[in-house]
Amino acid sequence: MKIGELSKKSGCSIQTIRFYEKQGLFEACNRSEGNYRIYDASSLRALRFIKQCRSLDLTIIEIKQLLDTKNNPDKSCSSVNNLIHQHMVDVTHRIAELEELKLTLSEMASACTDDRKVKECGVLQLLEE
Amino acid sequence: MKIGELSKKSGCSIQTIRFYEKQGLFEACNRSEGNYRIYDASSLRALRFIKQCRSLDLTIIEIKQLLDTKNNPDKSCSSVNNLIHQHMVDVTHRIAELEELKLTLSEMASACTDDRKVKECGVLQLLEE
DNA sequence: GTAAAGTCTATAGCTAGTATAGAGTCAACA
DNA sequence: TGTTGACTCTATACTAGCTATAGACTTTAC
Repeated sequence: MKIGELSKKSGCSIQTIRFYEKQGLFEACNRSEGNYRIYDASSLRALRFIKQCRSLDLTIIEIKQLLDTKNNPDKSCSSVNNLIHQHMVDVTHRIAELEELKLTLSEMASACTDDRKVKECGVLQLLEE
Repeated sequence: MKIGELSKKSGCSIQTIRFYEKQGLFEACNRSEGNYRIYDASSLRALRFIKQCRSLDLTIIEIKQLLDTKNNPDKSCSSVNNLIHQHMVDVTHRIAELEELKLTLSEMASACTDDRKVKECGVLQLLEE
């Protein structure tokens, strides 16, 4: 199949597929006579793996590490588990940050619930502090 | 004062201050004979306002809008309140997304708690799906 | 034969800075 | 007066993960 079909089947845009290839995430494939990229079922599986990882917000470098690990089936998978664990820690931390931000924003919001003039705006006054 | 002093007093790096100026957030100031930027107390106030907004994760464009609004003291401040409100909605939404991600990650993590071989790794198997 | 759809490469843009190179300025000290 | 060091200047490149574009080429359908 050509890149357009792979794009539809995988849900990645054509540019994204080419981008992954350039990043070394996604193997450069065979080309047709007219220099079109030609993919098969295994390309689709590989791309879906990448997409799955991206949906977990893993970085491209992390995904590369995973792919690298996958190529050594007899090695220990502890690096994979560690990566996921560390990622969970990061996400938890980020959530805490955003919760705090949300609190600040709600305090801001309640400083000026009604419609005032700019010079009397409670929000702007808080921002000046 | 020169940019180094402003940087220390504001907590913004020198490059960031120049960056804000280039973005039109922070007024280009007077220059000394030797072409050094010269600031005063009002520059510091303005920069602190920007920093406060950035700590709320407002974008540079949003801050520009706020500054623009501030220059019209007699207009209604509803746009300010709306901006903060919308921002809170966005943050709430993002928290929900991250909570879901966290759940997925924790399911992943529990798929392979022990130290296995790569080909038996529960995490990698889930990622293949 | 030709028009439309698809693909190719290369490049620029997005956010909010950070980091660098290479040059100029300024104050203090010998 | 010379020079050293700290400071500043502009311009440029880089970060992450794409997205969008230009201009050329290939393929398909009628």
